[in-house]
Amino acid sequence: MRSTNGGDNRTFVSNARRAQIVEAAIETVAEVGYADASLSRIAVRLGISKGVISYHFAGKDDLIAEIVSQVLQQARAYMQPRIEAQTTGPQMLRAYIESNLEFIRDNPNQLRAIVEIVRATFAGATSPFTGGNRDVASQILAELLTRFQADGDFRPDFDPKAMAIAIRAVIDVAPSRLTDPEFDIDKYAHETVTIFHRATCMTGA
Amino acid sequence: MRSTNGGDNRTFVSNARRAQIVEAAIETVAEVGYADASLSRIAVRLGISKGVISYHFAGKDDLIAEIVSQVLQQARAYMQPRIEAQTTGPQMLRAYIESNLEFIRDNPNQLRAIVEIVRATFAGATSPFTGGNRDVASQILAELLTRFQADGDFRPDFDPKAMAIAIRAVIDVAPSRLTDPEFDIDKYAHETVTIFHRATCMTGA
Amino acid sequence: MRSTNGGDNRTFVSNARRAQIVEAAIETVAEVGYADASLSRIAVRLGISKGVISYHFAGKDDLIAEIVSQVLQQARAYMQPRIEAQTTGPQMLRAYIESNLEFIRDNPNQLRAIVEIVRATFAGATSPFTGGNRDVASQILAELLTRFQADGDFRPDFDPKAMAIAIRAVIDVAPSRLTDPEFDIDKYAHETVTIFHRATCMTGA
Amino acid sequence: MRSTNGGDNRTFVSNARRAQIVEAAIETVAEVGYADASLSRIAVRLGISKGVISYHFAGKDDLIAEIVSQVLQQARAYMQPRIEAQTTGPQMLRAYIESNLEFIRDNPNQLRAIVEIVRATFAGATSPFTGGNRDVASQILAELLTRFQADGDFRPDFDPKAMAIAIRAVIDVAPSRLTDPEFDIDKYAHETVTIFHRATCMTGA
DNA sequence: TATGAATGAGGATTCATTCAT
DNA sequence: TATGAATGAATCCTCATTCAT
Repeated sequence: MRSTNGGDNRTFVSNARRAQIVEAAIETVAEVGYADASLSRIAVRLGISKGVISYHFAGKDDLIAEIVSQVLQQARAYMQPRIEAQTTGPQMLRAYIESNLEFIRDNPNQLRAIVEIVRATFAGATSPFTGGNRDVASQILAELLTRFQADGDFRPDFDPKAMAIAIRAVIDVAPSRLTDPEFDIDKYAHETVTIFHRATCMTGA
Repeated sequence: MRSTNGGDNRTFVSNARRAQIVEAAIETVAEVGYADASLSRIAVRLGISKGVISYHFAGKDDLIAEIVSQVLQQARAYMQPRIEAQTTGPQMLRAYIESNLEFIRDNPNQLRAIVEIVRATFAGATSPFTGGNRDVASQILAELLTRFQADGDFRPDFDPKAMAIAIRAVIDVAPSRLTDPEFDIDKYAHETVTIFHRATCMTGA
Repeated sequence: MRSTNGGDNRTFVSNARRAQIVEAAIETVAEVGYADASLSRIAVRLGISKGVISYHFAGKDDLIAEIVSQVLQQARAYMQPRIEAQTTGPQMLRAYIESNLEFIRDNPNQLRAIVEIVRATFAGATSPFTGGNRDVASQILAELLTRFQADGDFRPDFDPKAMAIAIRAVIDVAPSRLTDPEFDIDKYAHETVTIFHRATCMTGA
Repeated sequence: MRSTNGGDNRTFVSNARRAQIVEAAIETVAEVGYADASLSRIAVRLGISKGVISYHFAGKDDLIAEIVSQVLQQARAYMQPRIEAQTTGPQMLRAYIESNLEFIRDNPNQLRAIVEIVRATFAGATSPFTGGNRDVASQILAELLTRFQADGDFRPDFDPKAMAIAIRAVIDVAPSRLTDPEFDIDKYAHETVTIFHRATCMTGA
């Protein structure tokens, strides 16, 4: 109907506001946690009225869903090509870990927010936003591991599912560590690559 | 007035009630998540009045702190002797991982509750309850690794702090995985031991 | 600025828009009730912006008042000639009841909307829109009954005011009954005519 | 578990408060209408905090449902014996109309509130509280008319369903008329009895 | 004329906490 | 010790209205 703004019928101004709100929401969640990230708090951070958020988003759930979808999309856009450019299992695994942690390093708030949301949301039983996203992430990784293991790129004696969970755990903890000034994420990335290289590949480092 | 000391001027009955409440709180947090674990819900689970909790605990924070302290103490009581019984670095590390995951396996609610609380609480930056407890846990582990590394039990080329964070991440993710019926925590423990054995020890498995 | 006069300094287009909005408002009120008939909902039904309504009407009250006035005017236009064409009391009464219920039958939404508005509006004590309109209706009817009673067309032993209230009650309930598929308004009209014929006229049916 | 307070486990004080709140709610609804009868308004009328209502009732719906159930029960208690004491159709009908209007006369607020709630609630499509109560009322009356018509107590040439709707309409309009100081409900009752006697019985008055 | 944007008040509800009994 | 009662703040949400463009 409208312009080339992504196929939806929103105004330029509206999209800008939405982006602004999403950004403030991400920062707020990253800063004070999901539970305390009220619409009121987000509005105050922006210096706008609470109602503005309600005007641009159908509700809090809608806003949160937008955060999740947006960050996941950015993450995918960054990591996917880097991972798929690799041909061997070990290369793929290194690219996977490194691109994940690089993206976390460069987008700390986004990631902290996502982790907050996923965890807070998983808490009960079901996850309205992510559709069980963390599972999805480790499942995809498990499938990659399985494939290269079948190819003989990886040692045959590890369980891909368990390994995938472990790898994701090591990655997913990084966002919350970033607040610690002593935490060196690049060193951590290097260490993580080494750990899982040794854990999955035939010969030691 | 109730004093907030630990110096136990409490009666037997009072302590029993406190324990009962802590137990119900743990189950509630484990079940519905920290955000939805209201005092009301906890009281309903026990079939008592909401006021009872307020009577026995200075506030919600006090109750939560009690959960944390109690579970951590139980965990320590279970794991510490098993870890300290070992003499070599590799044995220690194996005992560390195994005792952690065994305790998690045998006390899923406690652990899920703790993880929930730590998450919801760490969210901001400071942790009122744990005193930065997760840090404490990985710091202690880092110190152990450092010591045995100096003894020559471990390879010299890994960073103990980063390794400790990774190990704790892999352990700490287990409680939330336990709800997945396909998740085999014993196999996961075995896999974890292998991963970090290869990562830290001179010769491969 | 829009003047609140009825003295029509409005353009053709403006009047068309107003009519369109009034129509949509009637349908909305009839469908979801007065309480849920928000300007937003009305605007959505028309596929226009909420602001348009605010532009054409001084406020929600103004729009509602317009509905009332418009429907009442249509109703008068339909019924008045039919009623005034009669010369005797019994004929008049029959025409009154029948033309009322015919108009309701042929304009169910309009009438349902009016009834909704009058109800929601009368609620307190004063009626901003109708100027006590239901009273007006039954007062007019009471005067008609009084006149023909004085002429000897009706039995002398009923109270015109009470009778008028009863007749209007039986008529006014029809709109809300129309949603019931089993409700046969023509049969109901016939029955109503009979009831009040017997109640007011000298000889039985 | 508790005492003989009706079989539920509420305190004496609690029941008193609930009654107080229900009473205030009835008055509020009767006075300002259903739409404007907010919990806040009800609380203000009682000089209590809004939260008190939430404490004693599960929600607004619960409070409203309590009003409906309570008033309907009182109404039944008053009218049922008076109606069932009659043996012939005409007597029954007179008792029905008179007891209805007497109860309305003696409990104007209750009835105005009920009428408000039923109408506001019927508005959309479904009635959460009454289970389609107005229909129920006229259905019951229609059944009574049908039975006595079959017995030959009433003339055979009227439709019981339509007649029932008309009778209920004439009764149900009374509560809202009561605010008019010129409205004489006793005279209205007498007139109504006469109208429907003539409409249903063999011989005129 | 029309629109989207923004506002602020008010609604119901949940919650931790306090207090008298 | 324990309970029920009450409070007031905070949450999300809806709405009529206003305003610049």
